[in-house]
Amino acid sequence: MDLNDKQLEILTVAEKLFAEKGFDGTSVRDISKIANINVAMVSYYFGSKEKLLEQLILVRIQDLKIKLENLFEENLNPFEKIEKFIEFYIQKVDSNRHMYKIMHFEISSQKRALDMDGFHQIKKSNLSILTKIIEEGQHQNLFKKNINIALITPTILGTYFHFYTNKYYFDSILDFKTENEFNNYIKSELTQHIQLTIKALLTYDN
Amino acid sequence: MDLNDKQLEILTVAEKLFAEKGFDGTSVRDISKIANINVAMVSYYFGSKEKLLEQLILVRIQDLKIKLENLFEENLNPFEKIEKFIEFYIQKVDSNRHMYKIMHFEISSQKRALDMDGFHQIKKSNLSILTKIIEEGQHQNLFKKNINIALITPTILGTYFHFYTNKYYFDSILDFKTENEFNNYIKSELTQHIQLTIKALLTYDN
DNA sequence: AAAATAATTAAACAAATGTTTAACTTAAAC
DNA sequence: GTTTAAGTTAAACATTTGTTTAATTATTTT
Repeated sequence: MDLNDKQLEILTVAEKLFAEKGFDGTSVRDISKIANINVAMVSYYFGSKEKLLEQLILVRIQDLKIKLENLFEENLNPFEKIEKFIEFYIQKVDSNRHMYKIMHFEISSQKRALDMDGFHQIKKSNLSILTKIIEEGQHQNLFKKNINIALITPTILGTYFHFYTNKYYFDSILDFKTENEFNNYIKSELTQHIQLTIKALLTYDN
Repeated sequence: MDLNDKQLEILTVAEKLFAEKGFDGTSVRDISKIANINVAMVSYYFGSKEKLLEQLILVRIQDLKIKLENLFEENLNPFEKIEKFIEFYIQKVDSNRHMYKIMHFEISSQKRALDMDGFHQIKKSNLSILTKIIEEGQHQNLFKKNINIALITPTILGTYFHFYTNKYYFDSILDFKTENEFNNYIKSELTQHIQLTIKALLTYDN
């Protein structure tokens, strides 16, 4: 899997279009036009449109393998670890918006049978890191005992995705005027909101 | 807008397929085959495939207009109101899974220019009800003061959607064996998790 | 019962789709 | 400098797509 510049360019263009219009909503000609290549090049380099998608997933999966492990080693208290975990997680997902958008559509779609093992593995790996942090906090009596750890990630990522997916709605109610305002809001307020939410949940006694 | 049984049947079949394979991933012939009608009937009744989608959204929007207003009137304390709000909200969204799936794809897609005003209006209406409940809780000094209310909904719906979207992942890590186990988990554990999360967030002092 | 409207059909249509071909150009290897 | 391989192209290919047509059947209205 060593791709040349032109192949990477095609992947990048395809990624953007797939995220914006969906895989089925994007034609090979759409891709070739924007990437400034001949239609045949997609077949030539990747075999088919579907194999292009598979290759794209394979390549991007590498980027997603966040090194969160070392976070656990650092000399931070459980609250700080949770904060950093969320900050890094959101940042990583946010900088891979397009890929996550595609994956989440494809993962819930019954059209194509794609290999999502890599994606699931990453999720499981991140879940086990989160589990360690939370258990540490529980041993120190900082977090409450009965926590459904499996549902923490849906709240972290779900909140982010729902915000990102409904961009136009939030543009309107939060009065964003530029792309940058929206992006900055994710980096600051939204990330803080999620950190606060999870910290609250981990300590809340009902 | 008074549709006969056959038209409603077409809409239902289309809704399921659009949710499963996406609008562009579903052909008019796919729909007609499953609905047991001639291909021409879609054009005959709806004009075009795209108008079929518009009609579908228009019709389903009606269902989504939840009457949550009366909830505010009921003689419940703010905590109970929040709990009920979330329970009803999730229940409503869950029973309209297909439509929400379609809407959330289309709303973030740059393919079709659909009128999402109805959808946005519903969200705004629900947001104002939630705002009232929270403000009531704040006046009674039950909830903390600085709450970013606009981000509560992303956490409620986002958590739900992320769980639903990643069904197969959660089937595997939570060991669901039947469709029913998954659905029951949403109704009980997931709903509770969301209720707990929001209550925690509303009371957490950082 | 006749006339008029609505529903349904198979076939045809043009346009768009993913993919392949065969010719040509550029770059690399010898 | 010739040969070989890789890259690039326009055109053609077979399917699939959404939609329309024109004929037929079913239903409703008069």
